[in-house]
Amino acid sequence: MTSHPPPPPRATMREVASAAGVSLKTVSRVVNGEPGVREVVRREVEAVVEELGYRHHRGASDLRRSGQRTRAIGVLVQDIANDYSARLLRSLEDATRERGFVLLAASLDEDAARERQLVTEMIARRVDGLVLMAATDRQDYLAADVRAGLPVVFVDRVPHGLDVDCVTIDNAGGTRAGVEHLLGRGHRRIAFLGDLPAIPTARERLAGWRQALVAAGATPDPALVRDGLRTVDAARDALGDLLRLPDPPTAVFAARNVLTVGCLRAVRWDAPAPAPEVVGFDDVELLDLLEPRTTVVRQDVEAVGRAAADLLERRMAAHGWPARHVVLPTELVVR
Amino acid sequence: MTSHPPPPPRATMREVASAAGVSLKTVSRVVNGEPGVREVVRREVEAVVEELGYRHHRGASDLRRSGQRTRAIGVLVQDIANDYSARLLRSLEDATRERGFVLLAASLDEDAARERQLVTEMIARRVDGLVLMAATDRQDYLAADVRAGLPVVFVDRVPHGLDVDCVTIDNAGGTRAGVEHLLGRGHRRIAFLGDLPAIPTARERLAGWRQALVAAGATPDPALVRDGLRTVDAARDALGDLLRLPDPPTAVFAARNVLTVGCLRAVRWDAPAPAPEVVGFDDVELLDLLEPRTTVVRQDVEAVGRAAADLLERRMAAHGWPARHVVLPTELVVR
DNA sequence: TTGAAAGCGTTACCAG
DNA sequence: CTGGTAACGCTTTCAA
Repeated sequence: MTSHPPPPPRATMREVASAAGVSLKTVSRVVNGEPGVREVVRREVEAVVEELGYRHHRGASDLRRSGQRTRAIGVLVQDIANDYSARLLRSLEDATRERGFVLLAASLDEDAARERQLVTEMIARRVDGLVLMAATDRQDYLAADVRAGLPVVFVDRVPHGLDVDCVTIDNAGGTRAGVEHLLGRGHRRIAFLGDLPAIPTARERLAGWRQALVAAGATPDPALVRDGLRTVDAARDALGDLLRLPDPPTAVFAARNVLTVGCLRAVRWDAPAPAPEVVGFDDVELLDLLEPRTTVVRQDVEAVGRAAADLLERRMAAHGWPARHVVLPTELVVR
Repeated sequence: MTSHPPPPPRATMREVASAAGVSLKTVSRVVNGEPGVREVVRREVEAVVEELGYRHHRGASDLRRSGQRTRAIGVLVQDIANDYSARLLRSLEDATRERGFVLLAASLDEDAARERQLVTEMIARRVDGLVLMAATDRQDYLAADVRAGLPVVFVDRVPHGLDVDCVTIDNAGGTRAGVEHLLGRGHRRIAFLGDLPAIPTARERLAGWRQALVAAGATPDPALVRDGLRTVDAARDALGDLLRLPDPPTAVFAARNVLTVGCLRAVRWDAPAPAPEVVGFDDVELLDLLEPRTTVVRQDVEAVGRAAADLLERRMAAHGWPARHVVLPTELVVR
């Protein structure tokens, strides 16, 4: 393989200017659609732009422009490939597209070090705003940047040690509704499968499970709680274990989409005759077609994205107002 | 709501320099971890950096640095929220993360105008490379930029009017395998549900359906082909229609994940007693738990992403070698 | 309507 | 080891 010589560098405004026989500033005017250029000149410049393949350089433009807006938003989610994160990303895209924003997206995988590294990266790139599904316990490391005017919105999880806007859902309430549904169907031994206890959302859902049981006069049995579950297989194994207990649960609450799928796999492949009833947090594609029917606590992901975009844009427009915490309701979808 | 005064602008290297009593260049050295700075001075500068909340400005740095690398990759997919696009994005992220790349992601929604607008946007931001799931018929509009050295890799679809690298899968072959599976089970009237015929991938899958039928001595009936289907509901309606034909199909090949879901909904809710058998292109979560079992043609999305990242990085490293077309195999998952 | 010069925040180059 | 000066590609400012 012969390594060819590198292609010539891109044409700059200066080159377009000299080729068109006008000044740099005139090219800038044409390229930016500013007034004050005769039609003949404009045409000529446009022709040279085309001929030389000139492309506007946003980086240089942003640098010089006052205000220093990059029209880029950093979005750090748990895992881009996960349905929840992907839909959130999409709704943020839709909500910001018209104003010309571009999304810098990355996955954190619940890794605190990775969060700090990527936040630094985003700030170095001077994003106009940051949407964060935090993987860290505390986010005081961001305080100076927030004070310096960086618009930050937390999604899915509340901030700790940091006073910024956030959009969450009613995790405890949603979970209570799900567990109450099971209680109403006569279950008393209801297991709970959860994500890492370090995640506030996971803790809130566990609390909801406990609250519902206590309110119903049932005893939350610690032996029926399995947390720290990250994957479909981990959930499947955990439920399998629970079903082998001497006094196994008759129902399970799965606190996340991935865990619900794991439970259903366990029920299908590993469960003894009277399969436990499953209720999950977050709806999953095709779940409504599956037998036995699985009730879920559904959240409006698109609404979360819209609210986050809205808060972000308000922050970008005006700085200094108190942090707002938006909590969106959940909906029990009984099947 | 009182609009507070804007926060003071971020500290620059110059300010750090004067506060630390050193030159601009020394701060630059410290910030970039370059050698040639006494330990005492380095410590002092680092302290001032911390105190003033200085943050490196990549935009300015990239502008001045030779090579003009932004370490950003533009990824334009069909729909970030779709499982296929989301997983592709994630595998590109994993494959490029170590080298410090960041992903600029956007959805095209099969909209040609949107593709051209976003490509312009990405070039203006001087991405180091572009991954494109094209929505346009032809991409000659990119020729000048490719000649100018922009690394571009097409994924899922081959380029037209443009000689660039691409990663696709064996769409016709995969579809043939799926249809042959149905033929082997005794079906002769096999319907085809496809996406927009403007999408090369969709056309190749349709061709595969035809090839398999012809090879088996069956007649591809145009009345059993429904294309231009974009959504779950469109697929559901289309299959519903087909089943109301005087001589309805006994099986369906659904050429995309979304369409498979639509077919399964139709089968579950709208189909008469002997439900048609469904085979789909692309696997879907939970599909393996659904009754009746649905066979699928599976592709390795992660491998597509890895191959695309690999081609992109080769292009970035050395320019001028002939375009390479990688075609990955599919796998029939019989259920 | 047009253009020359300065400067955005940084790094390259070369002198001390 | 350290620092001045120029320059990256562009927009702003102001003068012509």
